Amino acid sequence: MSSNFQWYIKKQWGLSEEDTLKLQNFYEKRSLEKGEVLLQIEEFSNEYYFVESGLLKSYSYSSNGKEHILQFAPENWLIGDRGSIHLKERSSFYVEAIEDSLVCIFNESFFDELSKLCANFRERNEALLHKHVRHLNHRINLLLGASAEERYVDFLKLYPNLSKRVPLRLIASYLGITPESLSRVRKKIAHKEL
Amino acid sequence: MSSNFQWYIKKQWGLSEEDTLKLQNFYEKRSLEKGEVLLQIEEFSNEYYFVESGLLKSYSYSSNGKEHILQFAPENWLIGDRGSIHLKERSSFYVEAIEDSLVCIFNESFFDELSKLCANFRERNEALLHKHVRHLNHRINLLLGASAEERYVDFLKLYPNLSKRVPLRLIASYLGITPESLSRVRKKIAHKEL
DNA sequence: TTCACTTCTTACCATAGGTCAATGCGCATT
DNA sequence: AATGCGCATTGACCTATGGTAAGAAGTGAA
Repeated sequence: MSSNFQWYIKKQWGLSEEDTLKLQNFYEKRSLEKGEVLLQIEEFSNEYYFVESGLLKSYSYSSNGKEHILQFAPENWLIGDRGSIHLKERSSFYVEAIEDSLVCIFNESFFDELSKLCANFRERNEALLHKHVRHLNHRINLLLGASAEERYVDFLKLYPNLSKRVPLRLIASYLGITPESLSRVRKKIAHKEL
Repeated sequence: MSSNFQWYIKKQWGLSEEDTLKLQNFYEKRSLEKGEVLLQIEEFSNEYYFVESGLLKSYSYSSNGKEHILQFAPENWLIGDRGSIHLKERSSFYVEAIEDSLVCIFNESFFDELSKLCANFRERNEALLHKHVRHLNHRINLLLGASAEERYVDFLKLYPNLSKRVPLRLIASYLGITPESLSRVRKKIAHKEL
């Protein structure tokens, strides 16, 4: 019974089948109902979440009370507030299940163990962080200059399966526009494609 | 003759006076004229720039040809494309001097040396990255929901000395609005403060 | 089936910010 | 002093997106 998580560990960290199994004691699985909150903002967290199945979101609120989605995490995505986990700071966002989900939960001890098994752990880990920074810069660039439509198209590329799966208002909150606007954008795109 | 850079090394990395001096062979100083480009986009770079004096910007262009400023780097700031330096990828932005500047240039060998001298180098380095990620998330949140005025106020907090020093159009490009809009925002704020 | 609930769409108007053009203000060069 | 240039301001107008409200369509429960 090979889980997505085991497949991910092998692929992402280049571990052998054997080493992968050694890590089994360092994480636990948990099933979530839609709407369940895994991480509260301002909370001290030390947990990463790997999504086996289902869908999570990370989000926070701006001063005017609107929810802003930072990230979606469908199957095989990893989510968690690295700052909170490693710097012992308060979390800067919420993590919540959008669908009934199954997640693998682990903390620093998992990484400690992983770093023993993975020769170039440090490089790979840093590479992941750098990649994330690049992605954030890309998103900033879009928010600085691209229209709602362009941002939506970019969203479709990043999350190819999510457009029908996620309620429209959540996508709108990821894009920084209102649900009504997104509805209009979709209509416009649909016309173009005919 | 203690430079800003030496002060930064001591403070940021907790080195002794002696160790700080050992690093002197691992970076070089360079003076720049306003408008000089230190890093081209799509270029393979392996250099970090510490700003001794003057002011740099990092920026890129969106599909419609508009310049978007990712970051300003005044005195005592560090700038460079970590992704390009450590992952051997092409740079995702430009770095250019806005004023005549003096920078300290160094590459991975500096970090190698530093990691020998600084006991908890890895933790400190990761902490910096995490802090940067937090900052980017914060900026994304603002771009998702805050008005031009709110974003400008946030800019003033982040870069307290820059509002008079930087041409207005560059600030506008950092905020993702037109120079005309920023001019109006400023006017509005000025009225409020009377 | 009916009711309640949520999500999406549509229509109408409001507003923030963009675009364009004219003007004006330094500031450098001659 | 005079010219020219880049930049900032201002005003008139335009457009994308927001706000509000109503209705349509899906979904689940009783």
